Amino acid sequence: MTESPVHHESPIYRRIADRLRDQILSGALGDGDRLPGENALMNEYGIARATARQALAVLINEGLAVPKRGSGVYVRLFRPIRRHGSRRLSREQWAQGLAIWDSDTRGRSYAVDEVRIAREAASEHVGRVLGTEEVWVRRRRYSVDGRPVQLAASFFPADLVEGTAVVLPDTGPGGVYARLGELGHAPVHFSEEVRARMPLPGETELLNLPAGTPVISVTRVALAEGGVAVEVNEMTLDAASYVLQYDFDA
Amino acid sequence: MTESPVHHESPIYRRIADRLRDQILSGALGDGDRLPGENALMNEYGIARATARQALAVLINEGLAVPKRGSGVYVRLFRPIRRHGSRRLSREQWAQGLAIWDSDTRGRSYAVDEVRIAREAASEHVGRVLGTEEVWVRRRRYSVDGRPVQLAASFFPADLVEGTAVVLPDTGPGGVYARLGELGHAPVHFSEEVRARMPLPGETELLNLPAGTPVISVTRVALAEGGVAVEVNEMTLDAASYVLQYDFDA
DNA sequence: GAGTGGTCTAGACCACGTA
DNA sequence: ACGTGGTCTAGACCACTCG
Repeated sequence: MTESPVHHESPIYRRIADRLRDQILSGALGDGDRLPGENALMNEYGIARATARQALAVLINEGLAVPKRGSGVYVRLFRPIRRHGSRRLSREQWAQGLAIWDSDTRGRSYAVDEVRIAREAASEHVGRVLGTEEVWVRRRRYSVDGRPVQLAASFFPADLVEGTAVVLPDTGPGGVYARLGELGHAPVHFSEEVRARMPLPGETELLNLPAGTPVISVTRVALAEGGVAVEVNEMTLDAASYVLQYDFDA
Repeated sequence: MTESPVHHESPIYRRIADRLRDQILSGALGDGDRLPGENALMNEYGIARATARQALAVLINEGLAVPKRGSGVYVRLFRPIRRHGSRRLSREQWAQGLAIWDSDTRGRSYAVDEVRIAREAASEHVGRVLGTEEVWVRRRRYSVDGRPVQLAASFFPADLVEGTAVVLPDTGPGGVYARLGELGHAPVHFSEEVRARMPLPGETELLNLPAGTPVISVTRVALAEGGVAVEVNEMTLDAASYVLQYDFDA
């Protein structure tokens, strides 16, 4: 009774997914092309609806396809923004009154909304880095070409920025870094931590993410002269919309 | 006696997923704890098996839980490696005979396997950057504490490294960068591009990735004096195992 | 052996987009 | 109006893990 060498073929849904994936990666199906739908797969392979759905779900969860209600399943488009990690934060940028965002988008239209500014108790992590218990927070969402691509929350020590333009909706030319400079706390060094993970439901909603799209989480700490942390910025990026670039010397 | 579903609210499977997610994020269910299984959810909520599966699939695809055949569904563990983008590639590192990997793992055991070295025709992208049509490639896989965490492929201009230790399995103290230095092409500048996406099936297999785990794709170009590209390194990291850190001045 | 997740069938009704 | 994907039921058999 031992035995039965159980040879394992791939399940049907996986073989169908493999075949469709090949067509996408080989370019036989291009950006935005329509995939065979549930009904088409049922007929073509003689399978149940749930099995056809399962095959499509594989590609959707891989981020290769996006379903459109009442219409079909389509090959996903990919058009990333290049975000320069160091050049964009050079002193010349904000010293000349440019928004950081300007160096990323190269003329593509962008917008900021969902701006919320508040004084809050610092989270454990932020409080430890900034060495304070009360912070001012600037939360906002960035969109490019009408599509939301990034959520950001900047934290400042409350005592440092209280009553300044840093806590106003419009921070003026050069943004908060220029204002911090005027306060004698110009950032001179930055440290960024980059992670990637699947989005939480709130992020999925605010960034309008289809299934199969990870987010890139960037946590930046801005340090003034003497190594004093003056800002923590927690950013959540649509991974399908970004390429991060970092340059450094050996 | 079935109740008609109310469609102004979230679907059942999503509400169940939300509840379980809350328990995970609030810490009520900790790392490695067992979630209620399919049968438990069927009984508890009076739903069909497929619906219970759907609820669990949400959490699995979010990377919050991992299914174990014949056993159950468990809260996922998270234990990242910190990878320093600039410090680790400083000249002192490889000039002192240290492997780059040493600066990442802080004493945790690591291993390299699946090493394959070959002379190949360059891909379109790599060929353009290196300005050559033939390349030597070093492919390998890194594991930490017995778990695979990274795939890497380093490309070098074939003419530059032909017959040198760069194309040998053991590249000697300080690794390929030290060897390139001896050839008069020491890297002086690095440029890294960071992306995140869902893994392809081959990557899922080699990195042993559970569903819901993105990969971080890092493409590094090493430039010698005069801006000549001497290496392109394409890395694929298990996103659940890494935190990338980049430091730079304003 | 009992329980678990993995795959699959054959139906059903719904909300939605497009024509 | 029709076809699409979204949700759900009620079964079934399998391979696997664990006590």
